[in-house]
Amino acid sequence: MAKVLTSKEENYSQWYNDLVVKADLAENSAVRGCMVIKPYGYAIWEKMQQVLDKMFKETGHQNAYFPLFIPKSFFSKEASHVDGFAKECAVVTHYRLKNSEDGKSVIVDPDAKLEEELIIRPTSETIIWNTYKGWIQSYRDLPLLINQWANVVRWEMRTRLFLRTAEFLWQEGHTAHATAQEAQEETKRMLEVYEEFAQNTMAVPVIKGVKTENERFAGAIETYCIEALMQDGKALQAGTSHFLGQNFAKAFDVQFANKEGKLDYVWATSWGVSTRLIGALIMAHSDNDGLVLPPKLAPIQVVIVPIYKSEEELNRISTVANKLKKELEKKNISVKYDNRDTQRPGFKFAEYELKGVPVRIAIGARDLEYNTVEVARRDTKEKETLSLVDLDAKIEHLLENIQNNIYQKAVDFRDSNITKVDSYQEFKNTLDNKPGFVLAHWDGTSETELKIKEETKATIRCIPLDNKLEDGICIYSGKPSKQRVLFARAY
RNA sequence: CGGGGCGUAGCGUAGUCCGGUUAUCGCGCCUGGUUUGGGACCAGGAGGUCGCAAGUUCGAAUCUUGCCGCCCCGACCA
Repeated sequence: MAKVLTSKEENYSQWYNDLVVKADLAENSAVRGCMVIKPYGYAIWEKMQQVLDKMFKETGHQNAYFPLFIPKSFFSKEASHVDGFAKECAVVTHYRLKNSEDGKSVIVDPDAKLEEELIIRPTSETIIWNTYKGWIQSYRDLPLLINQWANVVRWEMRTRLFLRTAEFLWQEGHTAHATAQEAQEETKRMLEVYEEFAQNTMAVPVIKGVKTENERFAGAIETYCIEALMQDGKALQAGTSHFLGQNFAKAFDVQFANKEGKLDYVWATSWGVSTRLIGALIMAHSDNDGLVLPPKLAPIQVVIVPIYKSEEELNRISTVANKLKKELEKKNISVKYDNRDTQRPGFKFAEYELKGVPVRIAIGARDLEYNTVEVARRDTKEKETLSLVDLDAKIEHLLENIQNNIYQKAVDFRDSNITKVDSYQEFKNTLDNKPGFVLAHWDGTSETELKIKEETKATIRCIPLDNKLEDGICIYSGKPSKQRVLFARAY
């Protein structure tokens, strides 16, 4: 078989880059750091959106849309928020172009300078809280549960398709509540939505946790996250949910009259996941033959490939294939019948493996004779010949089976790559020899965390929420610790 | 943004050190035919501002300068 991808073992990051391009998910664009998401990659994002959007609606949220541009002055209102984003903001300074003197090029018209520069949103807290001020007067206006699907821009120095690009697509939820407790519950609720989505839909197991002060969102009181483990042993933050306290309400003066008629600042949350999830999806499941997609996110769940020697034979196969396609579609399974005459079967097999289609059905002359088809599953590469009788039900079951198998495989991988260590030496050895999550005692100080990061490049991914308390001593400082935290090198 | 490497057809490349007719090869593409149960084969064909700009020279893919872009390594990050 002709090799199209660099193997994971040879060069993991090259494998990833090759895969994204060869599977036709995305490519680099003419704009530095920005990607073009191609139809096949975008179809995966659309599926993610559909599932998430339904979950948001089910938890009481509504979609809305806020501007791409944010007046510069808004940023300075919340001090730690500016600090967090100032270094990576794109700024609009002018609103007009004109022809250059020699007529050969177009230049920015110096007479069209904006009085106040506009920042292209790196996130929307400021414009949204500025808006919420006008929407909230009374406890009767609360809670306010809004989500928006949007693009954001963070001027990244080093970019990688899906994992880190200057512009990316995401959703950001922004909610306002009457009490701290309610906002905290919202923060946790959405974290659970993300967890459920990652595990049930993406088949990616995640660990829920709280971020340390260093890793916290700029402007948040508390940042919760879901952390996933990639096949190379590096961690990837797959989603975050923030309890913002009254920080933004105070910065934008959003007060409400409570039941007692007293004015109080509202309590806020924000939460988001991005197209980075596609990167997580790729790195969690795929192999050296290409993408492995969980059926729930696969744009094409089943592909049917005819194998024929004459046009007459193709016609007979097509009759069977089209009938099967209809039956499967009745069960809400997305099917592609690839009857292109320009490609040979072997080529198509390889192509759909590269693109991660979960199930492939091949139908040839032999099958016509015996009323069978050859069914191949992408996750295990197993092939079997099945009767056409009740095939639609069997395929439906197979897709569920694949979804579960992919998830279980990822869980096993994750679980076997969490290592408990009790000394700094052991910690460093583990990072170098058995990459993955490392559970270790930490004294709770930023100072220790930063030292460890500096020396090992590992960061505290989170303090797991379901952590059991356990007395121990910090692997770095030797000071007492009440619980282990989750370390890893991360994307 | 600092250090290193690289830009030659849609993709991957040879040629660059040491300047010299018509820029190499493979994949892909087009046409015709034979094929079709794991990335087919034969024959013919099309496709190039050698990243951009300026300079040196009788002559530049090749030398010089500037710029742009990409990749890798660091600092920063979802």
